[in-house]
Amino acid sequence: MTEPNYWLMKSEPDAYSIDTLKKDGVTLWDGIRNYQARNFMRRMSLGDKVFFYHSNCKPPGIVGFMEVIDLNIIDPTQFQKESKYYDPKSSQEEPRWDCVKVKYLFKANKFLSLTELKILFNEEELLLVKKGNRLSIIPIKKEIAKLILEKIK
DNA sequence: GCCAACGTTGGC
DNA sequence: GCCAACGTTGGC
Repeated sequence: MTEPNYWLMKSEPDAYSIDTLKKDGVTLWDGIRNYQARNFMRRMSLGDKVFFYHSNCKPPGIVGFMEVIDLNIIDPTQFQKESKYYDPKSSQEEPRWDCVKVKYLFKANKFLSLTELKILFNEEELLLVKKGNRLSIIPIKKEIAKLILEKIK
């Protein structure tokens, strides 16, 4: 049994929140339309652990913990014309977007705000989580992941 | 391939 | 609402 990798995935709570995931139990992390974020999902392994981050809300921060339970799933929303994630450049023969399935593990006992994350994160992680690009999935170093886990348990 | 214009993310 | 930091698009 190899040690899992750790990731952080952002979602706006209005779109999909930790409480919705808790209710659903599992969910497909679809709708990712950024190549770098998609490529991070392709690097995931079964059993990898993921911090659930609420973005674009007050205050932003880590609200829960999940596990990757399925890999390389074609994102169905790219073919759905009525979906806001519809991609006309994608086809059934050559789909562009895929995703992973995640399972709810637990809701953070203590909310970990972005303000607090700034103390833990290195500059690269901070840049990725904080600002300016469409990157909603980032890798988290093991040592830092363990510190975060201690704080949200 | 360059780059200006435009769109999006997301903290503040 | 503002705006920095990206990513994407399209003319050339």
